[in-house]
Amino acid sequence: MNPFLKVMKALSDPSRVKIMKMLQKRVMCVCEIKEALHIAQSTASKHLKILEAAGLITFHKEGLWVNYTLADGGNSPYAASMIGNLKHWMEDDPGVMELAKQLPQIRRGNICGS
Amino acid sequence: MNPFLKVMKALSDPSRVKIMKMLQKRVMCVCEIKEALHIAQSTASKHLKILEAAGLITFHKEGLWVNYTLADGGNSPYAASMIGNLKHWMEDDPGVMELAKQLPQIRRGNICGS
DNA sequence: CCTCCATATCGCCTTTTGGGAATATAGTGC
DNA sequence: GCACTATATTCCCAAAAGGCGATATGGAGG
Repeated sequence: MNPFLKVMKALSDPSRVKIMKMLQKRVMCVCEIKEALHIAQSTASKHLKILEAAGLITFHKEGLWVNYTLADGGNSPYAASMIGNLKHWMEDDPGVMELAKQLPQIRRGNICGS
Repeated sequence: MNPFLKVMKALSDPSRVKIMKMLQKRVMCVCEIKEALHIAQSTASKHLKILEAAGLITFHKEGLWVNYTLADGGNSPYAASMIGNLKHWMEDDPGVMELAKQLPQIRRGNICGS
């Protein structure tokens, strides 16, 4: 698919936008994201794959965990631009604000067996 | 729906992106768009409505014709930003390039009864 | 090698989306 | 009012997308 369309499609789902907004604040693993969004683990994994395919996020494996972070956008100018814009966009969205508030309580140690 | 999501969804369809790229070049009516994209008139009308609801385009009635143009983005910062970005994005897309080439031949006088 | 755990993938279901034909609407001219 | 025309809306279908449970994968530790 067209790189631009990939980025647009990736960002046209509320859960995925929320993931982007959370990753602006900090690195997260799959189980933390699933917990924050109240979605199944398979669903979270699927969303992350779509964002990654669009060049919006990257991951780094750390033992069993997979840490997801915002991408630097080096591979896609479209992704780079949107990553930058999203930094200041959607800050006043109720869902995003609520998530930002809960984010500190969500830690992998409390969710996965660790 | 969220204004940001509305813009992203509007731009995550190839036909709608092509419409945006054509409107960068000139004003177009529904029948010209339908002709350029080889889609049904109802389909063209539907796409235009989605772009308009996202704040990406506006229209101005001129008798029976409805002239669609790019919006100025004054009503949505998300739309404004994407309208600006799209000016230089997708210029190298094969489908978009092909359309740009055919655009001069597509005129309402040749399509509708006029 | 076996178990355990975090994540990825698969299969299935439901909802949404894009497409077209047919019909409704609205402006124009007689 | 009537005929004609450009566009909008409605209805229906096929494909795509999002969601979940179940299963597969792969690294860690015994």
